Amino acid sequence: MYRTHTCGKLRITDVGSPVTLSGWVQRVRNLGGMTFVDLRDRYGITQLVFNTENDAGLCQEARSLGREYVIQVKGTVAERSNKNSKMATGDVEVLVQNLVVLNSSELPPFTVEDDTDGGEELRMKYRYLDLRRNPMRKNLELRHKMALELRKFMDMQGFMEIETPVLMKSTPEGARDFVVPSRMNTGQFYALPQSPQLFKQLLMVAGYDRYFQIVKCFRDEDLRADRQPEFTQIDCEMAFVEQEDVLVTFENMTKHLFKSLKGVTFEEDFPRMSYADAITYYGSDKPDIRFDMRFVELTGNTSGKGFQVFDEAEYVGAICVEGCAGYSRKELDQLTDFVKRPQIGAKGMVYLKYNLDGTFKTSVDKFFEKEDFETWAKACGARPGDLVLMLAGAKTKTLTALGELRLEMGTRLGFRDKTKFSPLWVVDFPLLEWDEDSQRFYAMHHPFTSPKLEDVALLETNPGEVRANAYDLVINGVEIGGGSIRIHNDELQQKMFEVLGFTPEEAESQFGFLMNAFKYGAPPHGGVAFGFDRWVALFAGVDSIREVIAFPKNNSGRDVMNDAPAAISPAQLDELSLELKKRPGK
RNA sequence: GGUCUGGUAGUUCAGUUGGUUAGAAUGCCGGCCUGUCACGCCGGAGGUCGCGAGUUCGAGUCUCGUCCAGACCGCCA
Repeated sequence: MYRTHTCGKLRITDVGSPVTLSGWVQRVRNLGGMTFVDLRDRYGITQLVFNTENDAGLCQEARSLGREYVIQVKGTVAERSNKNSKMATGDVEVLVQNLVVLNSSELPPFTVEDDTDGGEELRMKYRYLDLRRNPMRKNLELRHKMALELRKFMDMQGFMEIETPVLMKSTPEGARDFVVPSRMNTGQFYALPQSPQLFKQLLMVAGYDRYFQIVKCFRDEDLRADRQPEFTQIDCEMAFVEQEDVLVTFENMTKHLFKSLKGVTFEEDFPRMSYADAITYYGSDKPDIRFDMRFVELTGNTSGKGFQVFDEAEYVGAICVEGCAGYSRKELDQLTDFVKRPQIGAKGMVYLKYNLDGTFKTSVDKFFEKEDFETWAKACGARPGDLVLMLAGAKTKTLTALGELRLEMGTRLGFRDKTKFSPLWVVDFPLLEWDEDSQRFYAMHHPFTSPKLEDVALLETNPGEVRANAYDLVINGVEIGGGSIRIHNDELQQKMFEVLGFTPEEAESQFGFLMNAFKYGAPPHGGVAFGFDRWVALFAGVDSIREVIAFPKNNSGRDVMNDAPAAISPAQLDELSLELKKRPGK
């Protein structure tokens, strides 16, 4: 038997018991006459004691142990004379009588400690060592428990988890597909699913009116801190529901996860905000409402005074930053630089300091009068001591830039507290999005999203104005999930394809199987999908989803541990009847 | 595809207007130490300054290219 207890188990009540422990050597402290060894496994750390008075030879052996050696010890639990209140096992130690080195270890390239000295790259290359660290272990435990609580809740609500294929058919809409060549069907390819969207709708047709799945999805697009090429979704669909039913069901699910994993309860319903309002007041379809700082439009109050930037602007907007009138020139310059970064792209920033003595200091003093400043301040609800920041320009771009500035100010002022959670439903998304490059509409969500009944007529006249029965769950400015009520009517679906510029033949070849299924009694249905990795990251309080994925890909989509992706052999290519245009460089 | 940041000891980093033998901390190795728990003290080893060109009497430092890593934009729910 390798162990009678784990390394996190022993307590003062075990004193006197003979025990066997196995684990990794965290650290050896050699004090000359005696040697302490911290023995670690995923349950905790237990201190081992070796004493020359008891067994000089054994003590000598203990001194030669290196970091991360795997050892097994037999000994007796004893009460410590110096207790360590910082450790769960800190009241006891094991007096070792027998030591076996199960495996030695090379010196690890970084310290396997909570506060590791390892950089990102090394941690990824030696991920199995990184995963030994408590922070990573806790993240994966959280992930496991979230999945468990989720399944418990969904089961209680009558949802069935059903697996859908990973090898499926490529579809042109949405993200780029990962494709898999088929050996048996020469020249043909499977695609990995971007989501099980079509299958879950088919399950609705099949009568499985409450489906969910914790499922891997794949998108061949560039990565971000919150985007991996393969990621996990909580995919859900319900039949015989309206938008309200879906929102209520998954708000309850969200509350259950918050309560069971974070101990957070929400007394009130989650607030809801239309997409239009989100853009107007926060410049984003995923506003962080942990703090307010809404936009105020000043377009009508800023022109005609000879300040060209404002005169020519389609939109002039402001945020009021409370208590920041004392900002220095340097701080304001920093903010100006921030909004002028190419990623944000504002041309400049105008500030208005509403000083405590009631006077104004602005960057446009020579163009405007005190009365103008008073008007602006009043519109923004600014009081003495506040700072008003203004951006101007093309409407869409300026709103986005002002949204970034708002988030930056929220961060600077400490409003974006990771321990505070502000969920929000964003509703009434537009159905379609105009794409300048290809001069056509794209489905904002996907082509099966239903338009609002009252907007259907607009499909003919003004498709861009049509609102969808689509919704997102946003928490702390992170898009946690989104979904829609689907089209279940063949005629409306055809209309939708038409608006999207599909010929009937294209629609038939891409989605014919779904259209066909809809002819056999498709119930009204809708659903939602949540980004599981993002959600775990949010709960774990980490900024990158890599921290909650055991073996993630790096910035360039590579697994730096096993060096995937890699070239395949000519024989493999041959079997697939594939020929490369050019050989990879390495 | 683009913008930005970084690459120096095993690791995390510092390195001044370009100037002698490139430093610190930590880790590692050796010695001492019987109550440590980030043990302590003494000593030691450890460097192709990512790679390649260029400028220069002289490059870790400046220029160009390239590779790698990270953040973001485009892209992507």
